Amino acid sequence: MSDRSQSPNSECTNRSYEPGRAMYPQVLGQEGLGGAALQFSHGMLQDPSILFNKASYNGITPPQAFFPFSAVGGEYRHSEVQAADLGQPRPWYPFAPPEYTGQVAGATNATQPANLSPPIAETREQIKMPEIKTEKEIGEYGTETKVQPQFYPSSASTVAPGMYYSTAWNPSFWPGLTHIAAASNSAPAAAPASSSPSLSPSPTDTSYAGAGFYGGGSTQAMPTPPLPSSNARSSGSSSGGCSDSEEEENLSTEELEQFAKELKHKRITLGFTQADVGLALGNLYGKMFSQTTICRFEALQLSFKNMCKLKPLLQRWLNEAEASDNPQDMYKIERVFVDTRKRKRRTSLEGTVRSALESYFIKCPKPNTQEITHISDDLGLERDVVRVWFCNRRQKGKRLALPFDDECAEGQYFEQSVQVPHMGGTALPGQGYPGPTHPGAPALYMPPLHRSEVFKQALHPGLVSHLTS
DNA sequence: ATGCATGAGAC
DNA sequence: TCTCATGCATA
Repeated sequence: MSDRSQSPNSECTNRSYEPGRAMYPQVLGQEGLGGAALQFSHGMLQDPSILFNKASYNGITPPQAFFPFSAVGGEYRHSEVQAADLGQPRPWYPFAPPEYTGQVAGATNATQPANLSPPIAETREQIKMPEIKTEKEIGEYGTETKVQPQFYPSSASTVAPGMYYSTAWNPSFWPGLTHIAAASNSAPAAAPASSSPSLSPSPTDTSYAGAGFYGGGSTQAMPTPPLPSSNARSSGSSSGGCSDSEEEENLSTEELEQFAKELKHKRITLGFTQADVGLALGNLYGKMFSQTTICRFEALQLSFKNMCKLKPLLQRWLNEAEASDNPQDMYKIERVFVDTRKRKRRTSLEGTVRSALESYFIKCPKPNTQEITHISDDLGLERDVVRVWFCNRRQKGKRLALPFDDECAEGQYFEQSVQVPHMGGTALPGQGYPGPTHPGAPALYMPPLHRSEVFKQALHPGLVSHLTS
């Protein structure tokens, strides 16, 4: 292990990762932290206490040095098998996922288009079959060719079937949203099915029709008239964030923040779940979103740009929901496509492995191919799993490494050290956070009020209790 | 609510 | 190959 434990170090270090700055302070997210990462960080940080409150980590037992990766690898495999076995029992939903059936009060359960069942079931079956450990599945996964939804019109390419938006949600779409929406309530024009907020439940046809709807140049069919107050014009702040969206939606962070709260509050008041909202959006405006996205929106965990992009839609939905006599109707639409794409079964990384990854991440947030290979070897993980893990970790890092308010202690820290290491100037491109610009300005929108909390979360579950009352 | 995964687009 | 937006699956 000793020899192994060094490899990670050298690799990235050699690549000029300055320990002090070459790391993501916010790194130790809730996920990892077996403590190993911490331990590790000690070695890397000039003064770990700067990063986290030592006190906060009191409860964490520092493991010994680095990880016995090889061993970990062994464990990993083992646990994976177990995990797979355990996960196995989980029944596949012949139809729609639970969240779409269970969470919706009475509406959703309505039916699953019979005609869809076959394909879906089939797929599910296929996916389920390999109830073996992940690794094996991965193998299969890799081998098998992706299953294209059989029921998608071959023209699927141009058609954005339900969840399967082949066409990217064009950001530039926003500016034009209003005009596109012109169709308004007749909205899903393409889809006879979803006509307006008060759609008819007729699940079956609706659903399928809906499918067609989504499929069709849905985007074009976007209904809806501009919102009244909708575009809360940004009061001030910088904004400008919505790059492509234009000044049209010159939202300020405050506005977004407020809207997110409002949305959540009203949504709950109206009796909608996040999933409902996501479905309703698809139903009303042709662009469906998952519970995850709605959740992240409310939690302000999306990039500013993304927030700006979604806000108008949500705003409109909210307006309509409030105005509707029967708001419930708005989500009386099922998710037609359960997405038949074959998806690699989610890998469940063991705590130790995560910690190890965290450690590696601290040292080198952006490992190159070689390094990834090395890490994967060490941890006994598939290369791609490692790669993806880093991608996600970086993404998450951005989410957390946001500019904090001046008075925020953590913020100070960030300002000092969040500079993304060797990423240099390219570090955090893009999305631009409208607010005060910091080096490494986070890509994700994170209003003052929430940032600290998120930050806490990011530290470690255990820390929260310390930081939060 | 969030970890891991996918896919499009950018570099 | 990475980022980013997004979602499935799961804790």
